[in-house]
Amino acid sequence: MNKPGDVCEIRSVDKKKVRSVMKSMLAEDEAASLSETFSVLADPTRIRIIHALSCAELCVCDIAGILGMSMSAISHQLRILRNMRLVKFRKEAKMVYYSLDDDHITTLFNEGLKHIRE
Amino acid sequence: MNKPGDVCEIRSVDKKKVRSVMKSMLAEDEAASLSETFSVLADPTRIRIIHALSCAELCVCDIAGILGMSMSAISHQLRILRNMRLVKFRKEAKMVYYSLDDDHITTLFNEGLKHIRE
DNA sequence: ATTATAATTGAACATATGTTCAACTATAAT
DNA sequence: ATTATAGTTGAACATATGTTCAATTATAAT
Repeated sequence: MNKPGDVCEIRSVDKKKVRSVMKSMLAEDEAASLSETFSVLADPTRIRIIHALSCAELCVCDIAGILGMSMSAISHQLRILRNMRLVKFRKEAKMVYYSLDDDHITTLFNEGLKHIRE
Repeated sequence: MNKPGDVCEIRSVDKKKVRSVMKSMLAEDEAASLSETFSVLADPTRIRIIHALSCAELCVCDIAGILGMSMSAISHQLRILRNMRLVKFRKEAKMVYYSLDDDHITTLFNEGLKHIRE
């Protein structure tokens, strides 16, 4: 936390402004869950998995093939996406087929894509 | 990369599907810059800084006060936001005033907020 | 000139994160 | 029953990331 000399003394040139900002400030837990949401999209492998699944339902093996990565690495990432409820899956024989399960994230994804493409 | 035993042999139950996904697949560098964009928003401190700046232009000292963190920690994060062109600043006497400088990120931010609030 | 203060910076440190490796489970085929 | 294979998992490892601490810069006041 702060030590005395660490914080400027002039503090809030415009106290009214600072007070108003503090009043409408995001709650700690809201900031945490918001950043957590963005964290899911903050990895290139997960981005590529999500993009692949936005094209088609796929088994782990095929995702690994498409991305040129090991099945283990993909499976670990799918677990994260599963925990965050971004993907759903169905089992068929030995295979597990994954597909997207969250429209909001897809919206965020496309919004981000728009951002970097212009 | 892959080792022989690491990749399933059945590979692409539906080869046509796999081929079509691979064709429309995100380029590596696009996936990288997309995940990098989301990475900026993947930290609670930066989220709170951005939110504070969406309310008002603020000096480093006041941001630190509002978030209850050291000026050094805030300054380090502001450097990241500066490098990603998300914030701009102006100097006035000893103070440096920061404000938001990227509408796209604000859109992403609000889209994310909408997502966690419902 | 000296002192005080807002802000930045680099190094150190602890923690988080992603991939690999090896072991394991579950299903299917022989 | 045995063997093969799709998928999962935990441990190990390397790398990335965020905060602290101490030192430094730049501006203002005395």
